[in-house]
Amino acid sequence: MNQPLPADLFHDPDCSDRAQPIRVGGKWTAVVLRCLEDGRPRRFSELRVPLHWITPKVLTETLRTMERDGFLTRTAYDENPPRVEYALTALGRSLIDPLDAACAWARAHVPEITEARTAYAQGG
Amino acid sequence: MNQPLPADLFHDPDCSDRAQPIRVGGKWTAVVLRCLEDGRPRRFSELRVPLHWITPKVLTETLRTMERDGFLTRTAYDENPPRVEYALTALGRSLIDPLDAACAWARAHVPEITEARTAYAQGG
DNA sequence: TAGCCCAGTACCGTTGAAGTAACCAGGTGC
DNA sequence: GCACCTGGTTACTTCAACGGTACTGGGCTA
Repeated sequence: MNQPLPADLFHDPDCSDRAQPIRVGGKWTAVVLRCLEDGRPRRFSELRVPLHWITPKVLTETLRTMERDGFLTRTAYDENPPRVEYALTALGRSLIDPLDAACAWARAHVPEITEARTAYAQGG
Repeated sequence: MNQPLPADLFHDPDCSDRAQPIRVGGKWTAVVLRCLEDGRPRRFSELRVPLHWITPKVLTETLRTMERDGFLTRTAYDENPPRVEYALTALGRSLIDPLDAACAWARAHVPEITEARTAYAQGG
């Protein structure tokens, strides 16, 4: 794990919770987008850090799905130990805008939702 | 069923498929938002039409969740036969903007995703 | 008195996403 | 000969979302 990323810098709590009404892809897709949005390719184990030590199986699934949909590229280098790098494509970068919109909405309105849930739970 | 709504007017195929990368709420939340965005309250069975005859159980679940989160109000009238009306709150209306953004993104980029999936399936 | 109307509820099953734990290969260093 | 590195895979389990069928209640109409 050379130079681990500062974990919570990329891990916007407004975008990752299943309870949020707007979701981009699977549970981890938005976080992967945030990790890669600066354009620098990152390695498998580098991605695990900001993703809170997500298990390799789940990360593999997430990355394969995003690769299949054309959101990122996977480049394997024939070295030892093996090195694989993931980077966003143009299509992947195009998701950043609606993701920002969703995050902005969440930041502005999640307190209202919390309030509404509390009132609902009390009022029956 | 007095004056059934024109079904597919509200049922934007770009926003309803589980395969779409941006999702607002559950599978049916976006469609309910579309049904109610003109501001006119609608009845339970009126909502079932544009939702492709969704079963009452699933519609109840969707509406209860949206009510709990403060996206819509439920008003029951003490009449016979019973009448219940659903209408968006201000918070619910505030979701329309990011929903439009998500739909716009989908309309612009879904063909690319389809293409990427085909290429991925063929290229291995 | 039989059935219809509306707005659900009860019960049950299926599906898919997510998570855990264990294991693997090929090469390096001790 | 053994552990360690990276980048995974495999098998198994758990959980929530989604869906179908059947049924309810209270007043109304035929």
